[in-house]
Amino acid sequence: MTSSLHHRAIENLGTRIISGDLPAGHIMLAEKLEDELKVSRSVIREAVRVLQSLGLVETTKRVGIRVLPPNRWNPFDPQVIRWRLASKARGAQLRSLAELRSAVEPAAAELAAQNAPAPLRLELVDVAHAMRDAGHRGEVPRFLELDIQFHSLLLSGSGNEMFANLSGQVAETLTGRTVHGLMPDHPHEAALQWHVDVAEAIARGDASAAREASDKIMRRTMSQMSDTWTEQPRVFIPVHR
Amino acid sequence: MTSSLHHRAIENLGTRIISGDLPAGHIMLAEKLEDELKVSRSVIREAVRVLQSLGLVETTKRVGIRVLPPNRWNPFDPQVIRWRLASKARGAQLRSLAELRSAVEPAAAELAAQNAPAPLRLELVDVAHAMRDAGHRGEVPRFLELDIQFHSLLLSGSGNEMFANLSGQVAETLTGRTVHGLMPDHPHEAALQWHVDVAEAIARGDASAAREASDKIMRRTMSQMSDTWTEQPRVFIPVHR
DNA sequence: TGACACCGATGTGTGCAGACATCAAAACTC
DNA sequence: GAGTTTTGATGTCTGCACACATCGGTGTCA
Repeated sequence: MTSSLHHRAIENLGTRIISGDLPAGHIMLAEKLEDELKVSRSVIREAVRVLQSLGLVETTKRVGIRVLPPNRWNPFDPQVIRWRLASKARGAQLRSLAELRSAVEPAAAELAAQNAPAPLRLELVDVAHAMRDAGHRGEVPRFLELDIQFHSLLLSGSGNEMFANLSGQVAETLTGRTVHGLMPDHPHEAALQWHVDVAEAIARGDASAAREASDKIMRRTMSQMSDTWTEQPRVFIPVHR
Repeated sequence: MTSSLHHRAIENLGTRIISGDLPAGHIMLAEKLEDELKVSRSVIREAVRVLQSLGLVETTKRVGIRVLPPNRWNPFDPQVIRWRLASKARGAQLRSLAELRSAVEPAAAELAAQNAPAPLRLELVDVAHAMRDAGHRGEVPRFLELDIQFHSLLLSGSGNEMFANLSGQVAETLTGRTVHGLMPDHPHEAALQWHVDVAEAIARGDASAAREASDKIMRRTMSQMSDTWTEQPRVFIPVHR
């Protein structure tokens, strides 16, 4: 059902709004959209309703469908994130995700050490060791796969559904980093060991050691990436009062 | 337009799904819903489409509208959070938010010290001082208001739109804590000073001091609240593979 | 004469009703 | 049991009535 007319309409409009092709304040008329996308009113109306719930547009009688500015968009919605990653703001989005990740993962490691179910702890250790092996062998695709699995397990093991939900976004940042050639063929030796340290600390329930090791990974990751996106402009959203 | 039929239908169904009144796997028929809510098909369809984008339901031809399990819900959607806060899972939701906040705020403080615009830094210092005064005077409502403003400014000052977007949720946790009588009339003296420390560190651009002081606030907050929700069951979401 | 309040015309989203298309589950046939 | 048909739900389209924010014209008062 991913290519229903409804879905395609959402995709079309969402992409164009977030790319800036349809700028904030731009007003669309439902009738024009029907005409432009060659679909019926019901399809347009359902699509607009979804975009409205994402904060991308608002509707006003006698005016039309108004495109909202970026600070009204829901920055945590997976679709919005995906659209931003496909836009010129890709760099800024990746930075935001990396910052979020580096804040969350150490906390997740701490929680996982306290709460994760036993099987998950064991799997985490296995994956960490497999990562180290793959890293030594320079198996880049295999390493990426394990890396994603490791961090997904970690987030899931926290027992916080919000943390767990970030695994998809983390996978995106890891993949993006690899695809863009920011990863060396042989990952940093210390970083490999830190992953093992995180897993083993969680396995033995040592919360502060888990956080500490995770924090080291995150600080290294951030310092590695920071120079690539220093040119990305930051946006300061005024406090709602 | 918050009381449109469309909006009311979303509210009705969203509330019932998240409360567990409509359990995962439960199947609804559009026709039945029209009848039950006394609205037309278009209203139901638009509402279902929005719920679908939130991960609350999925539609299948020849079957109907199926309610999805909690691990499919988008845990970052403001509506979902609001509905969970109004449900029996309120405690678990507050804990999740508190954990997220305690992970994010120190990171936000660090970023704010590096990036926040000058006027925001000044305002942050003012608010921190006002907080200390209100705390000393035992002005609880005023203190809550300033507390919310302080943390909103902090998150906004990070220049990370995802962090900034959490201010609403943070306000919710702070308000919830006060309403439920978990706040003493006179806040802990050290905590008041830590707020001032955060603000002043940000004002002078001292990132690590800002993080450190913010981390102290978060650790104290978490340890204060931890005993109130130890009975909340944790949910471990299996890793998607 | 000019400023201002009122009020109706207009245009657009909102809601309704009914039709047909589509497609996958379920029943049926061989 | 494999292939085919039937069936029943969502998907899509269309015409209509209504609500209501905006705009512009009209009348009143200073």
